[in-house]
Amino acid sequence: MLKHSRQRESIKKFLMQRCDHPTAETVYWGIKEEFPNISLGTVYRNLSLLAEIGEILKISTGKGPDRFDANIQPHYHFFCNECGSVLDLNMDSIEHINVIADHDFQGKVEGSITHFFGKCPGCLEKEISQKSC
Amino acid sequence: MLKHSRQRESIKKFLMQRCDHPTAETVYWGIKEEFPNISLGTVYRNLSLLAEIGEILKISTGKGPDRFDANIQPHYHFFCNECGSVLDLNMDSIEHINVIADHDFQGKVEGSITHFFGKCPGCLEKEISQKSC
DNA sequence: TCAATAATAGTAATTGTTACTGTTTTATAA
DNA sequence: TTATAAAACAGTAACAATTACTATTATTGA
Repeated sequence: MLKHSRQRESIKKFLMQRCDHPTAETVYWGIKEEFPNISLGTVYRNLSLLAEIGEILKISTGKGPDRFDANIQPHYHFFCNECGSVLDLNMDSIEHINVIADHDFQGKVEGSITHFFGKCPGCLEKEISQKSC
Repeated sequence: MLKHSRQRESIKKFLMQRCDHPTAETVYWGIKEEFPNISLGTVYRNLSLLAEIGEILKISTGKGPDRFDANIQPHYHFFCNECGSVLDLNMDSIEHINVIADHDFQGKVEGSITHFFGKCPGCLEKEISQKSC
């Protein structure tokens, strides 16, 4: 049975007011203002729990720590190769790729995760302004 | 300057004769027969190096250790939710999703990685035979 | 065959995360 | 309200995967 906790509430609230998909560590330091004694373990536990019950998303990056997102509306994520930032990428669903993948597959394809990468708007801008000099 | 090494050659050869996308640890134990004194660090270093120069693929799973694949032909990967196995999934390229993603994006989408998941052929088979009892 | 240097084995350190433990909060109910 | 059971906590230790360090060995090109 899930009991309310002020720490968990604060973690969720912190995450909701950010759009940069912070890591557990970042959440930890952000929460520390309100809960100076909060433990990193508590942050990890609650982020995992919130992800498990579907209130937030856990984004595995494959390189470096996991990131978290309070926006559970269907959307995609973009990873900048230059600066490492993680951005939301809103686009129409590409779930049809699951059907394509399932077509000749002996098992059952139930879902997929797609991560996009390249240059983020900021890094692209920087590149262009450098070239023009 | 890259020098030849018998250990690296053996690692590559081991990987080429497997289709289950082994982890560094698995490669380590496989190589140990030929090189009883090989170090796990050597395996990691060479797998990373081979991936860097494009001779093999490193597959980040998001959960558990990375896996490696000597098949560098374009193909996709399927992760079984039941048994955790990683299988090749051959299908037509879905690179068009990068164009879709790029369309309304301020930066530049240069690529994407898609992982499929669900039930592998073996686990699907097991499930069906259990239901019929 | 000899030097330069890349790669090695063995080990220590690092990173990101989870598990453990005794204490504190929270929810329920007397 | 108290009492109590369970959930969550802070603090810390342990863990898994990977990388870094160091003295020695292997490879290469002159």
